[in-house]
Amino acid sequence: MSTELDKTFDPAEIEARWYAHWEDNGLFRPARPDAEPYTIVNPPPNVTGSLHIGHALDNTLQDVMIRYERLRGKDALWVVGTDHAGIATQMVVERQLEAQQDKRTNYSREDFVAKVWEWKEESGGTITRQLRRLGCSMDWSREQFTMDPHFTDAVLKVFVDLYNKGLIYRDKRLVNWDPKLKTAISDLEVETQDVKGSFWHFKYPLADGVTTAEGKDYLVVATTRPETMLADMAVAVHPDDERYASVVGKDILQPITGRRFKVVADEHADPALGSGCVKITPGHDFNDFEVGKRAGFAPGEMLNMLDAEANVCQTADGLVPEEFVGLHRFKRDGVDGARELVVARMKELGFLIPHVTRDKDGEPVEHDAEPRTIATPFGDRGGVVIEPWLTDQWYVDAAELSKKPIAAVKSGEIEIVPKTWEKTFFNWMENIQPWCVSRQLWWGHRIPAWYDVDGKAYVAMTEAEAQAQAGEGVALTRDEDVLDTWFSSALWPFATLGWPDNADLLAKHYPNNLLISGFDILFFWDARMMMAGYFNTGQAPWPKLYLHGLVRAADGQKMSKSKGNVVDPLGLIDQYGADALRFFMAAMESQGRDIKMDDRRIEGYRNFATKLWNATRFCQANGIGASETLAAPAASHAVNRWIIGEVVETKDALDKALGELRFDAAANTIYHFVWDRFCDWYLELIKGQIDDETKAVAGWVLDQILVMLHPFMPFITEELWSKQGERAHYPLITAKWPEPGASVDAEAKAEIDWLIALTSATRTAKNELGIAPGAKLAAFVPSPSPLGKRVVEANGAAIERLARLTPVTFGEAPAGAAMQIAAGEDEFVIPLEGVIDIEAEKARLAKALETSAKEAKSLEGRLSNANFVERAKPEAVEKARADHAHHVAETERLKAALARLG
RNA sequence: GGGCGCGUAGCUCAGUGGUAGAGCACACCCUUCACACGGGUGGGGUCGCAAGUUCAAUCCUUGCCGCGCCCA
Repeated sequence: MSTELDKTFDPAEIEARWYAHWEDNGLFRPARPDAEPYTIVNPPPNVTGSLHIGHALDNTLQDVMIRYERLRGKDALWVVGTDHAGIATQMVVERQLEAQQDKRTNYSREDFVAKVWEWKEESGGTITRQLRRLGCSMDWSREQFTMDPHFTDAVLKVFVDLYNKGLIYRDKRLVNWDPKLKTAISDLEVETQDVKGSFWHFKYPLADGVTTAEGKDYLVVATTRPETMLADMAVAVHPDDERYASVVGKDILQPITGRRFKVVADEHADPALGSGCVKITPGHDFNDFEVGKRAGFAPGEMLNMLDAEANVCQTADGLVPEEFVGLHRFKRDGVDGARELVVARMKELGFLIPHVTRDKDGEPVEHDAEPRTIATPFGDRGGVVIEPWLTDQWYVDAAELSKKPIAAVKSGEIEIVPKTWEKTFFNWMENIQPWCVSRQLWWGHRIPAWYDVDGKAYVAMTEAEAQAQAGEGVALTRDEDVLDTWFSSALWPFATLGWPDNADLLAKHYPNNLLISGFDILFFWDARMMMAGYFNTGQAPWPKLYLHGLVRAADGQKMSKSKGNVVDPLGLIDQYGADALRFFMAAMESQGRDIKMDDRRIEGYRNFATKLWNATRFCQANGIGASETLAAPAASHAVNRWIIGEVVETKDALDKALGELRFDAAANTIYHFVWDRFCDWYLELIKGQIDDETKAVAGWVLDQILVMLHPFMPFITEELWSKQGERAHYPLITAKWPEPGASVDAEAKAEIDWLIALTSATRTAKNELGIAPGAKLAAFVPSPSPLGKRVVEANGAAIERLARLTPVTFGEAPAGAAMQIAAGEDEFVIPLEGVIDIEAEKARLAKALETSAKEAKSLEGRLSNANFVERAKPEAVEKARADHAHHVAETERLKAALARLG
């Protein structure tokens, strides 16, 4: 029973209706207890997030795979949920408070966290609603959140387990400190940017009348961060640098602080750079920290001159002059900071060495500093310059945890697609640094560590357990810090499945089958999932990792809010429909390349959807409805046998492409089948002769199209599927992937290919000779091949309608002007006495002759090359011979045709 | 400095050791009874440059030029 389709289709209406139907009926995860599982976990978007174009790509690819595997009968589970996104979420709520002249510290920690939860309940679901607009078929019934109770338990357990195995530890060392957000962040959250800065040179006077080999009573040091001299603890020179050998071990007297410190020998100092002397500030520079340690300073002894907001504070030795205390590290909001004051004081004291340039007259001009481009670290969230700061933080022994993932990728146990990312992966993993996981925030998983009054840590799942470790009566205070968000999201592949408790679900869906993510989170998330997976479960989280690129603006620029070139996927869905946007994403996703936005292309895929819609309308108008069998119907007509074979080939190509995660190849395969085969030829060929067999075959083919296209265009296909017949209990989303039970019929294929060749050749010739395309012409076939004879006899009506040749007579054409065309090996002579310009036809044939003769000659040249015939692959030689024969014959035919025209 | 990738038709992109394809754009034709978000036909590329390997290179190797990304 078919329901008549409207003349045009309205994506918005269809999308809303079908999504609700699928979700309300539990169709995203139908009960299939005995089916083979197929599992993907969705990269959890930030709970603060909204859908951007990158999500549209990422989720389209995942949905294609999930829908495909669901259609193939698997128990397809797409785990979905959101990430609590520590810093981002806390910032959102803090900004809300700010807007009301309020602030976080006006509240207790508990009350503030309660406010964040409140915000999450009210506003945290934006992105999950938007994912539905894209048609994503996730299992919403099991929606997860990284701060769900069971997830939190998992996080704490992992922390405790790591601690007990010595893989997580507390350490005092330099961290990347964000003075705006007042928290430590990991290496990955630091973005290095080149900024314009200055390079100052200073004299550091030697104490006690010591002089260098050159007789100077000072050393020259240079820095881009002069403010740090308030905490300088040494000057380093290279041990082999003879210029300074005599001053190693002697003292420097720092002019501003009056601090005395040693000249030390350390290989960090490069004799070739500047003076060869480097000032050392162990508490505020990563390199200097290492030099400081080698010089014998324990981290606890290293001087700190900045507070959490990067304002100057007094150092432990009390030598920072009062006028500096409280200043910001450098100029901010137009107000000079410690940097500017240090430079001014050094200059006044005569210890600044000016940078000298020449003006246009060659006269020397003095500047305080040399301009320089400086690679500067910025926090990716706060956007301010990161300060290396000496604090106690928790570190994960990433080097140890990375061993199994590295081995897994090397052995192929985990496959990274495209493979080219493996090098990047190894490069990072093999040089991995301890991972700082503590964050000075309130929102997140609080670190399960308790301290006694001596600062000894007790790590346990609960305070009671910690108390038991510490002993009764020992006063404990809990660590104030929370864990890096990525520490918890690393557990996503198994904690979302109930680990460590839900053994059944885990056994079925862990390891997952595939992970799809952008390459930008390869280290942040993918690699850490591998580490967490192996540590906690002993298994890889998934055997295959697919990395896709970025979606860029139409001009190739990276999209960003500040550039104002972000494209809203929801706007594109409104404009073209979700199906068109999805198809675009899939069709453009070739492995290893970014995708540039191209609205015209999305429009093209919208047109494709319309084409299919109208093809279905045609079918319905001709009594072609839903198929009744999964297998191809029996067929006797060549055109039907042919199209069944085309379905078989399309299905095979699609399986191959999706098996290899070639989304572009998959999308193009189904696109071309629908448009170029089914619409352009099959429907045209059957027009006017739609008998019962053809109705059955056409209905079946259309159904196969709807199934095969469904992973890419779920909405329109589901709509058409339902409109093709009464299938209330058999929606497309849970239909069956094609099982044609048929193979390519070589005879039918040859016949239809011949028919298509004849039609195309006729159209081309008519077009070139300026004959009205609709004109019906009589044709003669002087010496028909068995194939040609058979096709003409069986397809007279189609030849009349498409090639517009009628009648077709086997035998010599009457003498006179005629155009001549070829279909396969058959020659058609079409008398056109008085209709065409003989010269035009001669010119057309001459051009074709020239082309063919040129080809023949080129092939002849190759074949006469003994080296080619002897050394080339036999297939190549064979093909060259066949092509040569064809072109020779064609040449002969065209010569004869020309001769006939005189 | 180290690593990776890209440079193919006007644009956006596939692709293969045997002299190249798609979508859009372009030109011409078509009010053909599913579709003008359509149909038909066609033009257009020394596959960044140079050398090498090979019977044969756009595809392999090396160098160079240009563009981008990541890491230090």
